[in-house]
Amino acid sequence: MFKKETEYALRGMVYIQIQNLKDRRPGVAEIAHEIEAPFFYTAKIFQRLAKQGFVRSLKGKGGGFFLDPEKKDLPLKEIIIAIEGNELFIGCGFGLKNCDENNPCPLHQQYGLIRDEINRLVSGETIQSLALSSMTKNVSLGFSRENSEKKS
Amino acid sequence: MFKKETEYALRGMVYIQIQNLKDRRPGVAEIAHEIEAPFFYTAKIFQRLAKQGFVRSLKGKGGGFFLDPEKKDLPLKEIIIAIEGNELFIGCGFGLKNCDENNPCPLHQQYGLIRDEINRLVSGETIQSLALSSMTKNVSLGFSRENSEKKS
DNA sequence: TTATTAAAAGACAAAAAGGTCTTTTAATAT
DNA sequence: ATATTAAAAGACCTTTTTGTCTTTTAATAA
Repeated sequence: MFKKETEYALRGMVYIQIQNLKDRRPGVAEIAHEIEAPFFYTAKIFQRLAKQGFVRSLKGKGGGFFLDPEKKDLPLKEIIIAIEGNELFIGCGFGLKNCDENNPCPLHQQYGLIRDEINRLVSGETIQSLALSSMTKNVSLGFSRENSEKKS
Repeated sequence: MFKKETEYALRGMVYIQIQNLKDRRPGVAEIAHEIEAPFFYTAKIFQRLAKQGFVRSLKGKGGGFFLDPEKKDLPLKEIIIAIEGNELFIGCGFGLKNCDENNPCPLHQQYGLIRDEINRLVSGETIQSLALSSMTKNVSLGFSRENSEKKS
């Protein structure tokens, strides 16, 4: 469904926000390890997210990433669009440029329902909402709980 | 959502079946033109589909593609899986390997609903069902109706 | 049987996605 | 000040996806 980059970005941002809520600022090494993503690739992705203003960072000792308080309640959709564009949210299931009510592809109606559901989900959830529900629900962002317990 | 290759394959197969229902066997040139896909790429894709048995073909004069009568009622899902695997149908929204009820990602429940909808759609429709509904509904597989009318 | 038509086969290439690594910059602690 | 820490910048590489093209094979029509 999403690109790997999007998956890593969302997992990482939720992890950052969970840690921020515990007054911690994780660095790339910690984030990459926790979400099971390649270190250098994670670094690059969060560098981009920082440049776009979705996350903030501090260099040097005690540095790391944290969410701009203004950005933590943005719908996931905003982040996803910034990374991979909005094709998933507006596009045709058959990949047609001019697919609409007047000129539908064979899947138009039914695919529309799915697209609506996707839009509803990513518009209704935010990094903050996922971080909060994750903290009460013991949720996984990388290793399975069994694995992360073994590794910790 | 789907890869370009999948989109071209589905559009092309629906077009082929519509033509088959009119006792025609379109060739690559016609298919590629009608679904607005690159000629050589379309050729390669249908070559693969023929090798996998999803379509059949005849060489030489009067040749072209047609659907194996046994295959025209296969769910779209089978074709999609043959082209791009089943990650979309079984995978986690956050891209986790071990995401399940016992070890959910933060989006597990809600993404599950979307994945179920996708599965329902591609399991319930077939090339034949789309071809039949397309013929009564004046549906588009490439150019918008305006464009294809201009071009014809 | 020869010319023509059209798919099959497969080499090649461009672009996008995914990933790695080194060097530079900035912050902090000593 | 300087040593240390950690992100920023950016070069580089690999794989996958998308797309192009030439040559070969097979079918049909004349």
